[in-house]
Amino acid sequence: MSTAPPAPTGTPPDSAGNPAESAGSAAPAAPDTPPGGVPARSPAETRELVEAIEWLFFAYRDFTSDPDEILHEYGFGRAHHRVIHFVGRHPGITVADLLNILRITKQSLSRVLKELVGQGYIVQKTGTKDRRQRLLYLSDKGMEMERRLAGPQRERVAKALAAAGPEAQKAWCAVLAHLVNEDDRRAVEALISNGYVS
Amino acid sequence: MSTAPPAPTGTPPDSAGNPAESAGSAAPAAPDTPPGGVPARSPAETRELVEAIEWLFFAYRDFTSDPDEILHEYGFGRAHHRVIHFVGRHPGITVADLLNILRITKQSLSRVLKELVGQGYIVQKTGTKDRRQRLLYLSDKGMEMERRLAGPQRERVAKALAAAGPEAQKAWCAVLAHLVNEDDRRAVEALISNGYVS
DNA sequence: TTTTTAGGTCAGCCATGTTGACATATATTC
DNA sequence: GAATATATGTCAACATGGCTGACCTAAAAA
Repeated sequence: MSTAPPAPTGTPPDSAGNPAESAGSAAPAAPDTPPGGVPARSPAETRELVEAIEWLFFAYRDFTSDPDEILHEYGFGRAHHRVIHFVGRHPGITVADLLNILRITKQSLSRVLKELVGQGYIVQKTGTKDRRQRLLYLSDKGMEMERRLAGPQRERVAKALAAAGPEAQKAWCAVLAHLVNEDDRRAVEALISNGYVS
Repeated sequence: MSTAPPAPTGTPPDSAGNPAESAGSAAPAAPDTPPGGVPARSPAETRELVEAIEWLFFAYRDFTSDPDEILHEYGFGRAHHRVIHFVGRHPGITVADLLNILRITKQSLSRVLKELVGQGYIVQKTGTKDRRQRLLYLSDKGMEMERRLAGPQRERVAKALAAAGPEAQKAWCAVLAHLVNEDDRRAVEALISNGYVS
């Protein structure tokens, strides 16, 4: 939980590969840079981009670590967290909607859902309008777990936003929103702003 | 790859759980809010926090989708991408350093590394200072794959940063940096700024 | 009445993580 | 030089959480 990452091998490659050329010297014309809308970024811009990507990797790695530990106590995994989270945010959500959010298969969700229902963290109620639907809700037990899982994660994000200054939150959300596929962006935005907050 | 997420069930919970109360009505005193340093956030602040967290979830989901598709062509998975990425960024990196970055076990890394070396994407060279070490480099083939994987992901991030305005990049990286465990932050920063850029 | 939809279920596969034990070669230290 | 520590690889076994395909039921919709 606390081993520091290294500062690995500051030494340049002594023979195998010099990754300093980007376009096409001997390389077979990189397939994702067609002669139309080529990026045409400066090395400095490229470096900033790569660094931004790497920060995202490391941030996400640690962002998920808090709930992962708590989930372990319950014998659950990340998949359970996602279900608990979205059921908490959208009480009465249907299985189909949950599938669309999580983008996993019915079987994968079924397995997780069965455990959560079986152990009393989630309750199902038959839909009144459409009696085929099984609307999902957190039980009290489920809400308690949800709070435990959300707590440290919220603290982490709150601290990060605070540390980055008052303007950071808007910018942060704007970038994240534009990382989402354009086709989905509006739907995701609606989804997010429709959710309940515990 | 393009199914839109839903706007699920705007209907409030009709019986099972009303998640509108946060502290402790009937709930058994949520275990992660000790009476000392309680967050004490307003409902509006809490909502913003939750929304920021959810944006991160959706952004990361789509952020990883581009390389995932390409990896599939090669018969590889996300684990291979991570290795290719960090070997590309740190030519001559040792196995131990890679383990520290990825935070996985030697066996998990071994499996992936064996495939990448076996299929000629990564080459190993015995260390000169310490001949026990097996320094890792991308082969030409590996560099080509790395470029293919990095391309769409960089485009996505570049577009998102551009769309969020000129100030966004600094704020974005600042928040991400503060999401990383404090103990590791400086080491990660050093690692990131030491890497090579293709 | 027929068809479509929401959901569940079974069987099996794959990718990627885990632990524990052990082997080998090389560095380091006494 | 001998003992120990380190870098790395390897085997066996297992867990989680994805996946596919096939098939079932009940209820809604046509």
